[in-house]
Amino acid sequence: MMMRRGMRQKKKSEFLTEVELEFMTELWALGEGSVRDVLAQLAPDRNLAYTSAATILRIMEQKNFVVSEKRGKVFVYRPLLAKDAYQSKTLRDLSDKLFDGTPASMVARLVDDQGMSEEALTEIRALLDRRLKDNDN
Amino acid sequence: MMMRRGMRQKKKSEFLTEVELEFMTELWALGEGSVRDVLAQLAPDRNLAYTSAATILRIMEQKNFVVSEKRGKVFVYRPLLAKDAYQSKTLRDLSDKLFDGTPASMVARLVDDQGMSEEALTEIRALLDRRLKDNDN
DNA sequence: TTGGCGATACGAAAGTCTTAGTATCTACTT
DNA sequence: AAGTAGATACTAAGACTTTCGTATCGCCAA
Repeated sequence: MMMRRGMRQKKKSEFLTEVELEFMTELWALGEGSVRDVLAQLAPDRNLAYTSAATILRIMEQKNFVVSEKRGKVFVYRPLLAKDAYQSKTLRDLSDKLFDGTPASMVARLVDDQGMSEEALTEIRALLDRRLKDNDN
Repeated sequence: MMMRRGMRQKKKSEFLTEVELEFMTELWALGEGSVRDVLAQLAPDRNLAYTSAATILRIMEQKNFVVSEKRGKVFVYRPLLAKDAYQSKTLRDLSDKLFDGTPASMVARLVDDQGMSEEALTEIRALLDRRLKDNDN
């Protein structure tokens, strides 16, 4: 990449890669799990070697996305990154990069073509009302 | 990547990379533009070589994200991918991968997230109201 | 006609990601 | 104590991304 001038700092990769998100999703669902636990949770046609899964989790630990703890004879991995927090971060990023930094336009696009049920829409409006009321206090 | 069994098909990369999105954003804003046009549109501290920008646009054309047309002595690039469509596609993908396929939870997270202005919230509620009214008809 | 300039094409270097093979380690069984 | 099975560490190959340098092409002016 050359990086001759500027020398951007270490890139602190804040976002999960494709496979990392796949694994983290299982960990979020499980709460915690060993390599085998996570592997067993993946789609049956995923066909990923055990060593590949182990490598992925090890790398995720290096990146501080998870921690491991030796329990019995295996390592058990636990998310350090909360799903809520990651969802928020991702939405903020997407809003900035693709929706001109205005989250409202994101919601507009969502409610326009995502086929949301009337119940969902109503529920969300209730959320908004509650939120707006809180802000008044 | 090895790809020994299965030989997955060509991967038809449907999503823009980081830099491609950066460029596409400028093209969406401009409507169309030459390499120099796009380059001029980038942040002043971006410091990207002209040849780099040209390469990026050429690759984007290979991927069918843009088309070029020789106008005078330069190529003018035009988006093939509409911003609206890409926004929708991206939201659908994100919903599937990080929000359990329920777009409503996405909006919920957005609304819960601190740092949304009251104006934005109000605007979103207006959007929902309009949408709910339409559904009634 | 030729020199030079701007534009495009090509290719390479360095980084990251995904995947898996091989080596090592540990502990239990015999 | 040695062997084996399962788990983890290490290494590497191949793809893709980002960036830029060099080569080439076309054209206009001197």
